[in-house]
Amino acid sequence: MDQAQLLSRLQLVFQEHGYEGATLSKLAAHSGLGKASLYHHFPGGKAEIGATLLRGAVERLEKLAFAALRQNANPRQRLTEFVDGFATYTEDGASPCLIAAFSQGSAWVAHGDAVAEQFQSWRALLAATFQEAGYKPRRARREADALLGALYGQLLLAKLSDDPSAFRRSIKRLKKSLLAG
Amino acid sequence: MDQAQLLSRLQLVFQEHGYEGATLSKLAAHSGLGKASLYHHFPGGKAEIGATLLRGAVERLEKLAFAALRQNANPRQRLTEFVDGFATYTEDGASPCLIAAFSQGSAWVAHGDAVAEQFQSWRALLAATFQEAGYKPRRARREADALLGALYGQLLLAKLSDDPSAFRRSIKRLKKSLLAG
DNA sequence: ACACCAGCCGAACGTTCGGTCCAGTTCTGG
DNA sequence: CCAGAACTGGACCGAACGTTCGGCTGGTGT
Repeated sequence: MDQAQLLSRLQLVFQEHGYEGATLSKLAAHSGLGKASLYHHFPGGKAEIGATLLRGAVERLEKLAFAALRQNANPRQRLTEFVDGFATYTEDGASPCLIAAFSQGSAWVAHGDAVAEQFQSWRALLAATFQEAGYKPRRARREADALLGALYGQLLLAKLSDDPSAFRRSIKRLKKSLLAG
Repeated sequence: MDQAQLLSRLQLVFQEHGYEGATLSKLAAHSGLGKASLYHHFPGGKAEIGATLLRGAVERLEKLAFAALRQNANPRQRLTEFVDGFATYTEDGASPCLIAAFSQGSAWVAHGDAVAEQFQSWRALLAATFQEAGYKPRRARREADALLGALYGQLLLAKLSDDPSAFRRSIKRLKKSLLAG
């Protein structure tokens, strides 16, 4: 099995059970490897697996969603591409965000600072794009917060109300209101 | 120590560490009781503690926020009171929602169905209020999803970006846009 | 042909888990 | 004041935790 497939199987366990709930036994069983074999790939153990997956999730979210904001298409188009990228990242709301899943307990203690810094940087990038779309700085920042919050809120709500279609609907609505301005 | 204070101390542990991360040792240490004493108050052990806290959180959210929607003031005012109630429930964004914290692992397996049902009911109530405020049924449902999602999204985002003031700002903005319609 | 090594595993390690037991101490109604 | 209920701390349990170790494979370089 190649590294990418292994990581993706491990990620499923962390997404479903959270960091503390993702035990080595579950990780081993779900990846098809023995516990000791996991230590061959990740000598640092569970902590290293978690850190690797978190890094991967941040990179994927950056590449799939936020990278669209750095293009030089017109701002409104970049924003809708960003929303689409976020939907892709979450597999249309079916796959919870690993970064959010790590916002509790020891995972947050270990990575919270770095994650917060990353989100501040993303927040600034999103606000800058809104500014290019014609909003004044204050208003642009508010719109950026509102959009990012809406995405994460709908993702969580789709899970809490067990209604995956709600996420897709919200994505459609968000894109429409972005284009309308 | 009275039951209410005990529950509130126990809740802090679950909010910070999630269900799987809230070990009996931590619960005992943080409540000042021995494990045996916890079993006196909750013969069902950790599962009963979690279930009790979850029930309490749902009741609190119902009473503090959604109850406002059942009053007979004018709809827009009820909606802003609902938003204020949600802010109170989360202590201005400082206290994560226990219901959301239980959305992973075994806690979700045990309570997910009931929680999803509760959220569907809340969602309907919120949509009905938007309808009273003059929106057509489809639009009212969309506004309801958008509002609830925005609240949960901003709550999560405040944590992910380590910026509690962001939640307060978003609450202000949400209320203003609700009154404007 | 042989040495080597990445990959994998079974079996165990010490620790901590959720949970139990029991000998007390504190509270409370009669 | 006392009996009994309510409650507590601390030792303790089997199971599961994360981790380690020695050894077994099959392929690669020489």
